[in-house]
Amino acid sequence: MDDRAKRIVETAVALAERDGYQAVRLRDVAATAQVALGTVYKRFASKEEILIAALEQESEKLLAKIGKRPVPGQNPQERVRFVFNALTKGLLRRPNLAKALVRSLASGDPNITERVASFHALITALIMAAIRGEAAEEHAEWGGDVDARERTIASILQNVWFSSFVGWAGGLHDATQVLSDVDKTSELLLAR
Amino acid sequence: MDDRAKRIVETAVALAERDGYQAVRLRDVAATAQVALGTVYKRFASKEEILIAALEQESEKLLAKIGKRPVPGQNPQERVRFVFNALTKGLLRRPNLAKALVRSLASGDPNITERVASFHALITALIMAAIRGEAAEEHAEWGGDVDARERTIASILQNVWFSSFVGWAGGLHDATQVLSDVDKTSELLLAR
DNA sequence: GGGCAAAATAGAACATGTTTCACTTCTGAT
DNA sequence: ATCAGAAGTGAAACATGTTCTATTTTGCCC
Repeated sequence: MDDRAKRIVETAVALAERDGYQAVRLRDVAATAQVALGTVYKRFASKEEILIAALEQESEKLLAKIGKRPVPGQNPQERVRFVFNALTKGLLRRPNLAKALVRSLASGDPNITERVASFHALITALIMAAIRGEAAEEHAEWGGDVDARERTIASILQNVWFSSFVGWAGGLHDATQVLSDVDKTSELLLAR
Repeated sequence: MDDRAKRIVETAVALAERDGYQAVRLRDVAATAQVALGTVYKRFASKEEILIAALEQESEKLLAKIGKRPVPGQNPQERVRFVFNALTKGLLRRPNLAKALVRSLASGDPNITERVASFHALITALIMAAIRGEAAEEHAEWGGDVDARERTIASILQNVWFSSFVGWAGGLHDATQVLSDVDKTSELLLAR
């Protein structure tokens, strides 16, 4: 990503953080990033793509923060709770940005499918690392040969988290509910 | 819903069915429904609200179709599979409409929160009825006193289904994956 | 330094959701 | 039957995502 692209994404993040999805007006983004509107569209095919790029950037920060060392906790449940807690609290620190990113994730835009998939893969890797008590960064590297049951459980947990997070973003419930949904799920799936 | 409102929703459904969310152009909706654009906005605050009204209408049809008699199946797993199968196949019959509705459901628009919540409540009621082997219509009536564990399981199943369905709508995977995700989940949660 | 292709720019133009307005039609109470 | 207000209408206006164009700037080769 070149310099202009970085400025565009950073500006979009700043605007989303302050006032949410609808405040990411591309004319404003361009002006604030000191770039012409045409340049924005040279780098990104749409507003959604800018926000997905922002999501990737934030994901990298997340992985850098909690992916380096083994997930702390005495057992899978505790470790899973730790990961979802970090993820959710991290997003909640900037709720407007989080809602904007969720909206892009759930938009169904076919042009961003691959990047949505890699976000999902990242979260799955984090959860599997948590279940096993390993560091996620290593984990992200093996492609193959992982326990099918663990993968299924990780995928369920991710789906529950995502769906509940979408519910939070839509005002259906508060953030504690998101964590409690995931907790109850891992209680049922991981209890020894 | 008065006559004009019905025509508007029906038109929106027809357009979404044919060519998806973006084809639901409100000028076209108004023209096709033989109504002025101002009338559309008198009934519905936004495009999202029209689509959510369509979702409600479709939900009612669903409840009418599978809610009257006890869910068939020998055990909770089979019955849950039956309900999700009916729901998913029903939606897949008109994939463009389904994607458009999902998009509205996941849009996070605060003005439709309550209707999104009642859709979720409906699905939860269907699943709980399936777990217990009852007819959903009766079930939808008791407000209180339901088994907490069953409610938790129903909520997990719904979250998994919704999230996976969003994944399908975004092109992440095909529809069989949606059913398989739900199946695996109910296998883990409901196996005797 | 001069010339050239690629990139960037400013700004217009277009599409569509949303709002507003001035006017007409309908409806229900009297 | 009349009339006041509600509802509907057609059209314009506005906001913002997206596209297009003509011009300028930049980076680079000779």
